[in-house]
Amino acid sequence: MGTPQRPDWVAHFRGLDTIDDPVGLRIVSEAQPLRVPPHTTVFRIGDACENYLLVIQGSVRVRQTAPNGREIVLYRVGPGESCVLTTSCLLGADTYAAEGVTESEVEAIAIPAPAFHRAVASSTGFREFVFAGFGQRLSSLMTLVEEVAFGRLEARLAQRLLQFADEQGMVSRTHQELATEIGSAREVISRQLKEFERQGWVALHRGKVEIRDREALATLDLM
Amino acid sequence: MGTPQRPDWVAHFRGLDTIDDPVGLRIVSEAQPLRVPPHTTVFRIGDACENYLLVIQGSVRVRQTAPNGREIVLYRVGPGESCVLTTSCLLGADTYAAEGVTESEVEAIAIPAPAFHRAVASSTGFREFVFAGFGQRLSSLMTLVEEVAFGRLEARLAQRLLQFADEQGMVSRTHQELATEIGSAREVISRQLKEFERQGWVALHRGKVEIRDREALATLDLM
DNA sequence: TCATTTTGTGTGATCTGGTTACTGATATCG
DNA sequence: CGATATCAGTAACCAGATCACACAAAATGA
Repeated sequence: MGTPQRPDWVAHFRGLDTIDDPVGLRIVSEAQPLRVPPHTTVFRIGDACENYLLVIQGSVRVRQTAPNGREIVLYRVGPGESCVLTTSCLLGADTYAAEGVTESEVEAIAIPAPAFHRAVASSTGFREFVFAGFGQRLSSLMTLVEEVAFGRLEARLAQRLLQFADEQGMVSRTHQELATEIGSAREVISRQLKEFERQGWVALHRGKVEIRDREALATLDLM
Repeated sequence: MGTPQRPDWVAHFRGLDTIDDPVGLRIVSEAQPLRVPPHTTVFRIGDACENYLLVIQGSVRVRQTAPNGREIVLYRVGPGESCVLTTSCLLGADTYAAEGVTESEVEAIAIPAPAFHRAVASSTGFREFVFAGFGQRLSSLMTLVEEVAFGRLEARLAQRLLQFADEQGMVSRTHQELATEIGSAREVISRQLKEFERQGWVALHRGKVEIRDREALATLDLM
């Protein structure tokens, strides 16, 4: 057999691509790639989990749902990132506290729990990669708390519009989706978008928002 | 020298108290205890850090401050817990995203960065302890996002009152402090407390709230 | 193809919580 | 003792959430 080769997919993961110790290499070379169709719930509140997941292509939206049906997107797991919830789950913290849904088709790598534990134990590079992902989520969640607690709605909305716009300035989301994105209510988003339209900053279409003035939206201060 | 003894303080840390591998033992036995006076800022946004901190006695309040001065408590680090922000900081994620203030005198253990890294690398027990702390904060932050985004103020306030009450049902906090606790404004808390008083659930004093009806406060649903 | 259902949007009334702008009351300290 | 913080109360107003709709555009399917 000899020393395992470093598989192609590690190139997608900053930090993982420099692993050269034999144990780390063996584990990554054993990992299974998998594909998940869009709009699939990959984990639910209360689930346990058996794999460490690394996303290569596509993204997973992690969100929380209140009893009254309102939702908020906590974060996304995109290419080159790992799902921290899975990680935290694997590492003892009981179960998931949120749910994850694929937004597009997702191409990912699954490392089974035992291999994951061996890798964390023996490969410095792997361990650092895992920890770094953890730390980033942690601080992004802190920022989210701040935004939700103190941020102005108009600014948060403008932010998302810019974030989701394609090259032509088209945002293909419904008002409901935008509301979920920032943890607000549909009606509130509709009203705010109408206001943006009155200002001439956007044009409204069914299922789409067309950005007319990026500058104006960008200069709305968050707080 | 021989095998190092397990120092007394590890008894305070669930998970750490079972470490028996020589490397883990040596590291914990090298750790430095320290004392911090109350109301001391132990870290600020943007700080870097050189020690892994374990709290034995007392607590550290970790909070975020908005530009307009409003604040919210993200979580507390109490006896038997470690400061995840420090951890995340040590493990690559740039700098702190919040600030920490001691609430009382704090007795803690400081493990220097190099020793911390060795311990994480070689002691399974230590590593699991670190990860578990990480996971718990992560899920507590997710819960916080949900509370802030969707929770009713009266319920959140009632919750805190019960949490902070001593055996006699006395809560020694100012309205401002309670506001900071849940990320609201002082006037709003004053109003709500007055309402609780009208209901006969509390009695108001300067710097204190006296709980008169625990039951009533406890049954306010969060959502 | 035309009627029906589903999905997305618009809007007023009302409620909760946050902001501004004050007031007075109680401690604390020189 | 008076000066000065600190803490609490309150009214008017604003922002955002909720409720209860109406209505229009797509999707479905008989």
